[in-house]
Amino acid sequence: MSLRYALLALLTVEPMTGYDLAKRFESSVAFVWHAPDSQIYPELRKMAKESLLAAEEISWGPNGKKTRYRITPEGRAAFRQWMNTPLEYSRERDPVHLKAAYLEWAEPSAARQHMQAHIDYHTMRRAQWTEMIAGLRGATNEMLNKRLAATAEEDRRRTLEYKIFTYEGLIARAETEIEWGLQGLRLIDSLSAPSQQGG
Amino acid sequence: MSLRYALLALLTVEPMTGYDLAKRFESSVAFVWHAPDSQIYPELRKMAKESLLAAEEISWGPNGKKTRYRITPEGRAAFRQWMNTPLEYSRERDPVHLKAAYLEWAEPSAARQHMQAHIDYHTMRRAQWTEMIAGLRGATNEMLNKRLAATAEEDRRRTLEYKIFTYEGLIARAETEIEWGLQGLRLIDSLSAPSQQGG
DNA sequence: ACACACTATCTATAGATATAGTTAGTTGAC
DNA sequence: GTCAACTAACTATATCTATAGATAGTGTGT
Repeated sequence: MSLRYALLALLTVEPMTGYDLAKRFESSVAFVWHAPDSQIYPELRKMAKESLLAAEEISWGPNGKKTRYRITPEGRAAFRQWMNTPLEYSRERDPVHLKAAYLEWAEPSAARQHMQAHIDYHTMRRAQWTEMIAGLRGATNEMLNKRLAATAEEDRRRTLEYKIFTYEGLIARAETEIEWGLQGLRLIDSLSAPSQQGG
Repeated sequence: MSLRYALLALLTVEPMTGYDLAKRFESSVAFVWHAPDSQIYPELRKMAKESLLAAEEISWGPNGKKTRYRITPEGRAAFRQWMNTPLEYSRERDPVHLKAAYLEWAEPSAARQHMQAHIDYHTMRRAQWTEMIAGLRGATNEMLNKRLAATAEEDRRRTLEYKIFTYEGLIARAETEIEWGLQGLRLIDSLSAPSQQGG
């Protein structure tokens, strides 16, 4: 259900085509949301029908054309309303911890690989986000600059600070996961060492 | 795709009906997985057809009957194989951080409510898991005791330690989220305080 | 002229998930 | 005896998501 709002969020900065949005979902926003184009195009059409977006056909080369979507005042209102609505914390679906809870079923080598993969994944994420923050602080982030340019001056600081805050939260989470992974590796080693009943 | 393995994990302890499993998914395993009965029953039938489970009709009262599913050797093998297969880290879908990144769109009071709800949610989780660990250490956890009784003696320590490790990871994560939420509250306060440009 | 990478969009299908409601038997309280 | 709460299972529907592939135009290089 949040795909719609992720799209609105991006479109508050500037009008974009489905293709542009799909690309964003592979990069910048990918930190919190991902969606394939096959989900994006239909959703955009639906949102246009509900007049949250205005579609404009623009030509591209001699024969080509594309559809650019622009957020409407209704779209802005819908986004703002979503932003003012409390989130539902419902589903819990965590394959990593599901596996971790039954790690005694895995070969020690496979168990180590799980933990190492977890560490690697979150190390990679942490690096991405650290870079993102650097981009925000150094004002080299293109998307953010466009956003700030379209933001009333008195709101710019908040806009920037909340984004940094978000990335910092993600970095903190990644670090917690890395630490847990390292703990896991130590635990696996200690449990698979040949007989250490003594204590 | 992991629903199947969550079910297998539970059924390695003892045979259960769909109803039993659905109840577990509302409580004990709910920490990592949730699924409604409308998803569980069809999946059980499917797994029985693939002979990962054996279904046995048992009567209940004078006219009633129910189906109890028992994991088969093939089921155990499938579960073990899953446990030895690396996890895919793919989708990223995080409505909380999506909202956080655009918090300047929310009323300060709504922004505070988001953060407070985040803190409350993870505080509740942390309490649950702390209790779980106490149950594991004190051997008062019924499910675990059954599991340990069905586990070869040399594997018992691993079985216990991995579960504690899993809950500790979830506690650590909850604490990171709580800390982030508190930071968020402070940030909102500082940003919505009437004009503090100086510094 | 052709190959190639890229932009742009759409369709189909399968599977996962959420929400809701239906049917029917059991058990225990009043 | 009948009501309520619980146990047991199923069905329907809608939406969400993933994967794959189809179609077609653009722009660049050779």
